Amino acid sequence: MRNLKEGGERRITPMSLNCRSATLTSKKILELKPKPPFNFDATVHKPSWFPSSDLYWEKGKHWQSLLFKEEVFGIKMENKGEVDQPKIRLTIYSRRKLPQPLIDKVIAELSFRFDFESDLLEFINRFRQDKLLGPVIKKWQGMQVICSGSLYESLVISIVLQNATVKRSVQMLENLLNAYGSRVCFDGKTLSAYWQPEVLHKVSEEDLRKLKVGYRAKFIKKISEAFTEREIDEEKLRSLPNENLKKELLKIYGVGPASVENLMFEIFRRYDFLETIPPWDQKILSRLLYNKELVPTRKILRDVDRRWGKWKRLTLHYLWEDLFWKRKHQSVPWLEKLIRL
DNA sequence: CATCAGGGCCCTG
DNA sequence: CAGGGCCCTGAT
Repeated sequence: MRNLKEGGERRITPMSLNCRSATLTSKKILELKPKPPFNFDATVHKPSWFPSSDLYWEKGKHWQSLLFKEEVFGIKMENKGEVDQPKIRLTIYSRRKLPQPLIDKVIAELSFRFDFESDLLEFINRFRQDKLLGPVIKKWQGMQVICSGSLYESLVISIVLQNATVKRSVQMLENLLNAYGSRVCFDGKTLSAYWQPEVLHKVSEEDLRKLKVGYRAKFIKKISEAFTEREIDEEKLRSLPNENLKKELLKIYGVGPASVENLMFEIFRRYDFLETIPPWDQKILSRLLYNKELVPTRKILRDVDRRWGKWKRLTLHYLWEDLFWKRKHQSVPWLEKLIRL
């Protein structure tokens, strides 16, 4: 469960000093048809995430930068369909005219990251009548799990989330993007884009620490090194069964049980995997599931498994995002107290 | 001012 | 396998 967003659709403006910046003038427009049901807004926008300058959302529209195959793209998606008849108008912005094979690869990658092909019918049918989950499913059915970034980028996010409050995580990530990322301009937006892992591999730990990432500098450097040396193969990891995947992820320096939990769910979509509930999540789930202040994690884990089985982790996502969508429109006092900015 | 905990993880004993 | 140390920040 990656967290928190600090109010509204406010977006962080990338600092325009000291940075490489590119205007993406070439565009390719395509139409995509995700597997129904597909809820566009609930999929592309996660109110529980903290804001970052590489993404921008407004109702029916999603923009992001995309660093893929050593090239920076601008992605725009517009909702042109309905939950039962989904249709997305995708525009790929780039510096140059793109060859068709590359376009196909970009689409395939987006299709993975936005889960366009995932089938949720079993989940929906099975829990339509569930007292707690049923109403949430009716409201949000077709909400898919996304990782808008690559595994490397998701790892960096996991690292800045560790042992920090929202505000600090935001600060660390923005500092990194400003210092080592780039800016892309397309469709009237300027967004940050990530850096190649090699870039940080070469940077000294001391320089990284200047960005106020603290002891995490070492983690970020080692992870960047691992990707530079191609020690981590995202494609290969995707095909591993849960236990092996978990073992591989834990080998990554700086990744422990809490980060594994996020990665298993958001990046690898293992909806049946749930082993750890970190303290902050515990507080929120205690309220959501029991309307109590604090329920032991062991009990939560057992109950969730009994009730929702192999769909337990996806269930939590539905309940969680539903809560944060509510928070957009009305204040949820007990939640506000838990969100420390 | 000083102290401390925090949405972990590594490393040591 | 428990617990100390680590970075920064804001709360007390």
